[in-house]
Amino acid sequence: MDVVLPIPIQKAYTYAVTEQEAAFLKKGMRVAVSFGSNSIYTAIVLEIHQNAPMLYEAKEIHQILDETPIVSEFQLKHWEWISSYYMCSLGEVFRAALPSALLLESETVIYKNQAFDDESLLNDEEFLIFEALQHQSQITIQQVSDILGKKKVMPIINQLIKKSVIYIKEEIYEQYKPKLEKYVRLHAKYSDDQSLQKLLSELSNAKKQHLAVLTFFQLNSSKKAIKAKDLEKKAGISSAVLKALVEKNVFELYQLQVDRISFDGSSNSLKSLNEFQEKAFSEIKNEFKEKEIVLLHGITSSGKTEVYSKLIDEQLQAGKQVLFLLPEIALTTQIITRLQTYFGNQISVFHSKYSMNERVEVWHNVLDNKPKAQIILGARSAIFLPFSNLGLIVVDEEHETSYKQFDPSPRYNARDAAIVLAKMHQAKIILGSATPSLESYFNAKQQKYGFVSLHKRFGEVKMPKIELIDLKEKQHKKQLKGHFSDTLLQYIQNALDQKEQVILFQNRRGFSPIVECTSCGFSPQCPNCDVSLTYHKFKQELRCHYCSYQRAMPNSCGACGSNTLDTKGFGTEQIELELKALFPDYVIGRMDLDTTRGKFGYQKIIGAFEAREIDILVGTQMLSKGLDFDNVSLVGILNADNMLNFPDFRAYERAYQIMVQVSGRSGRAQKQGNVAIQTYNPEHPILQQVASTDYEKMFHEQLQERLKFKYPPYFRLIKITLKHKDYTKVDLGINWLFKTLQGVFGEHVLGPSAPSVSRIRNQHIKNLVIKIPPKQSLSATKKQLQKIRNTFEAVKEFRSIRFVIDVDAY
DNA sequence: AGCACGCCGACT
DNA sequence: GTCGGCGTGCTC
Repeated sequence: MDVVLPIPIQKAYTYAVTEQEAAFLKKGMRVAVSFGSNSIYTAIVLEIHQNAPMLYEAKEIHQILDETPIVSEFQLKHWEWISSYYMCSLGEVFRAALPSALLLESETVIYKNQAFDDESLLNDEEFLIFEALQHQSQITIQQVSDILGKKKVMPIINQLIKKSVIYIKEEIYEQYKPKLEKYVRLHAKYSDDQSLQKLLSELSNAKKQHLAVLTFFQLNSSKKAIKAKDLEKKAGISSAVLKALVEKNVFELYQLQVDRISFDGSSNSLKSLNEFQEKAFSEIKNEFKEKEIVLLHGITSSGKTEVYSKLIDEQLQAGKQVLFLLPEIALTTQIITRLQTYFGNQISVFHSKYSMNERVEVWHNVLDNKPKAQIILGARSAIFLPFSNLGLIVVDEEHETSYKQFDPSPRYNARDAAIVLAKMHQAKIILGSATPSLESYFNAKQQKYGFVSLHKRFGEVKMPKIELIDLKEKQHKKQLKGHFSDTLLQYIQNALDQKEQVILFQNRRGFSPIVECTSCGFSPQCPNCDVSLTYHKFKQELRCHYCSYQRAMPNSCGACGSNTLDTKGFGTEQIELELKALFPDYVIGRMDLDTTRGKFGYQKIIGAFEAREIDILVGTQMLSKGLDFDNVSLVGILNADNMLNFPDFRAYERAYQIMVQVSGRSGRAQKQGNVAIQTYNPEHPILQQVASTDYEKMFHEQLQERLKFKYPPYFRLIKITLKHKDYTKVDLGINWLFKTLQGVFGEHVLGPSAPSVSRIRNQHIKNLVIKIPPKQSLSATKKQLQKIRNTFEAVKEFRSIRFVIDVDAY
């Protein structure tokens, strides 16, 4: 039998099974297998066959973990596509796809051999372990390491096994635990009225117990099972009272498995669509007749969700499953509630903030096609759920970069992987955004995708008025207070006077990104990364945003000793502080990575803002994602320029998207909102396009640039990154790689270049980019690249260099 | 990836 | 002298 293991090895491994096992096993089931000297992994069955390997003897499997497959054929095919498209092993996809609780882990546990008693055979260290086992029946390798105070313990353990002092076993932990809840029922002997009467009179002296029984009957009238907790609460008794009754055999306790995920609220019928939505809806349906993919360009608050809902409803009627993808951050907010009011408990939510156990439950519910898992609302990893019957995928905010996974491989784009998934299920897929990615819009223009636009805001809401404020001029005329122009301050004051709320956007956290000595120009750097440390005033410390290194803010310059340290640049923290001085009578909130840490940090701030406990909210990008507030009349962008100065070919596109998205937070209900953008370059084409919300113009101009400089959507990109702690090694490696790639791809290899932060966590980084022209075969290119990679890794000086391939890098 | 094995420098 | 560093090879 062949299996895939959750490790970055390309190969499948063959294990031996008995005939009965072979008859029972099916593709997609989990098995536990031992791999290497002493570890046990969860593997997925790929193929059952009779071709015993010639070169080695296949090990037997350890255990079969499932009764029926938990991974479908659809999924295995999808995994294979991801593995080959994003150039990673199937094992890496497997690891990313399965909730970690379904991947069991093993631990080596040491037991004492009872027959052994001749202590004189042991040396000091061996005796220490022997002694430890006198007190505990079992210990782990880690504990041995602690007892002996050193790391290398396997030789000693092996020695002990040889002397028959101990034996070891691999303990496997199935991590998923069903949630059980205690329920109460009356003992069978009280099933008739007579014995009941007797019981009640017997209990008349025990007031609380008497009350408990009476309350039980009250609850029992609804014929539903009664939770022990509910009974205690309703009767106002302690668990001791209940326990006494159980001991008297009046009550019995039993346990039932309950779902962690449940929604109990009433569901409402769908809102009827307005004429524009109705039109969009019928256009989408029309496009779906010929095309699998439709791009919905709908401006903020045009009511895309209602259109989606109607499409979803149709699929539900047809008995199909629906996957609704959202960028991670939007998930904590209003959209879940909104969809839940329509579809109630047919929705399951799936994302990384969910606990391991909750994720396993969603997995099983989808696998079993349960009624409560007809619609899955999830972040990018939701594409890995075991759908069997998908009818529609919605990718909301399709332009969001967070759909692209970067750090652990597989470096997949969930939007693109969803398109492939939809194709496999012959499902339809709709991509929605107010600011589509150039790629998707381009595909729509090329007729590859269907296209529908929704350009009327819901109700009578007008588009916000967007104004550019020239900071150069303001500076000149001395009309700046800190980072605020007089115009922006005036707007803020006006909004506050009207009891309206304000959002201020500053795309940088901390207080100030650079601390510099005005005498010698020295600025403190991170010891592990190639960046200046950011000053965080609140904690009086310097912090690195790449490796989280932190230290106290020094009083004097580390180079020349003078105490002329000054701060340059500004972040959210500094804005918050300035605001507090400018508007002392109002409540200022701040939302960035630093304030939203912790499980509910984000929701707390959003909640407070929604409840109007905060008047002015300062924040980073986070603010632009999927939030609706109904009392915000002003959005201020403090410095538009730092978004435009990014050395990235997508910088302008992204700046446009962020600014338009943030602007969309302004002006809900009846009133037109205002947006004020402060900049030193009011003439900049992107800012002009933001001011007039002219997506088409932005699209065409950017497209020209992309064509000219050979970038997506015309050319595909594969980015290669090398990392190593030794700079010369990376440098040598990248130069070799560059020359070799150039030999094959010629001018279409870019680099080598160091990223703007060229060292992170003591690892030096170098990049290369391969541009793939439209007519060049993608798969052939990847094959060639893979070959070169293999050659590279065969060179022993390069062996230790981390080699990262990022297909369609963002 | 993890882990064992084997070869080198820095310490009780 | 040993301990732990890291490079290398392998896992059915």
